[in-house]
Amino acid sequence: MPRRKAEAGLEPNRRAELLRAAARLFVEKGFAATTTRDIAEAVGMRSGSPFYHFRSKQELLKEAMIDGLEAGRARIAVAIAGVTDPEQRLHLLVRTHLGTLLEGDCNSPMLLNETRSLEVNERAEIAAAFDRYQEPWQATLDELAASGKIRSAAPPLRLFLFGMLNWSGHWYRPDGPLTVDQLAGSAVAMLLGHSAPELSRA
Amino acid sequence: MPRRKAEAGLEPNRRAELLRAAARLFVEKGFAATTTRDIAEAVGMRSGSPFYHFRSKQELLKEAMIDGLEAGRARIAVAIAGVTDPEQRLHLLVRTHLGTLLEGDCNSPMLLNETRSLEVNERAEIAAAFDRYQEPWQATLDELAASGKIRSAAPPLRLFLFGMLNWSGHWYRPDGPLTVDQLAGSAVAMLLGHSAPELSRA
DNA sequence: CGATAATAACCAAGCGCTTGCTTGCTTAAT
DNA sequence: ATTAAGCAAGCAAGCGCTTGGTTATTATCG
Repeated sequence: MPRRKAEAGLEPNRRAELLRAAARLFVEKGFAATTTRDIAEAVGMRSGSPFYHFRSKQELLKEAMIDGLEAGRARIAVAIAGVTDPEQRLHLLVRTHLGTLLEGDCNSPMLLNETRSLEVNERAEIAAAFDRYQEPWQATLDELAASGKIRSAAPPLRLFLFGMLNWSGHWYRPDGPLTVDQLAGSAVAMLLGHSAPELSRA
Repeated sequence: MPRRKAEAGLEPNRRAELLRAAARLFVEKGFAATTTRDIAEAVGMRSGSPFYHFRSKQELLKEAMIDGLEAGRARIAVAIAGVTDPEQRLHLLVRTHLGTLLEGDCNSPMLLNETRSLEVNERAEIAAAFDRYQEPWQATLDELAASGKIRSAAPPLRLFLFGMLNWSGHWYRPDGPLTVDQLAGSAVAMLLGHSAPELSRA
């Protein structure tokens, strides 16, 4: 172990740096259009050096996806901890999800687009991570349906919800007319069928 | 002109064949992951021959996108022609859109993901085509808002709608438990806030 | 009408470059 | 002395695209 805590911990974990850079580039340009040289350069390495940390470019993608999903799941778990009202919990889920998607420098859920670039057995791993991510969502939707706040929590609903949220990564601009809070508000309003509080004074 | 109508018009337009094959492959594997050799092979040509019809791989993408959007717009125009009730028109818009997306062999709106693979000036062209495509949608949403069927037709709504519809190309399987009609039904129901007619007996 | 010129639509071959990845070596911390 | 972490250099394969020729169809003209 050469530098577990060098002098002023400047690079305690280059592996994580690689993952963050890779995730950002994969989202920006797509997996196939991103070269391993791009990734290396983004963290100040030479072209072959990332392969000391990762066996292949695909492994870089897989790890970035799993890390991103797991980080998002953790953020969500913290956000909804102790919140019993399903309506409020839905709002927090949406708001936190849009936060990871649009505010962080590593918008992980967008990487789900690139699942097709993985081998079949690798897909199973990220499918499992995605299932864990979806768990609190479906639970909340079920509660909302049980209490009559929405008509049904049947299959297409959750997928529609993720669709509209994830697609926003394609068009949302932070310097545009909408804040992330407003976005979350209208998304929830669309689902629950009442007017969006954040948008009512626009 | 060598074969304007050979014997039994077997290949009246190889250019269109190339476009269809390219569109399908671009959607399946992504633009960057699709090689011009793949496209050539898909129509039974040698690797260099597509460049007789198209100047570059990017031009192939641009033309495929515009063609797809224009075809979708035409399908929609036919579907909603003469329909005055905005509620019914929305349903037809959604149903037709999902049709081009999930049923046709050339699911054109999915290509919008690949806009980033184009040069800036090329993007303007497809942005114009996409605007034409969106026109009847926004008009219908405005009508629905004016008659109080939905709370607001403000900016995020149309984008959310396209998001949830387009994302369905990622998960929908024709052999799954849902028909396209059911999908369209629940999408419309989600927007209008009443129960989905196609799903009420599931 | 038949010979010839012109052209559309390709093929065969390959060029220059980029790609993911490997290999052997160096450096520095343990 | 061992080992984690990285560099320098490069290999083989694949990439988009070009070039020069080939074939079959069509237009032109005496």
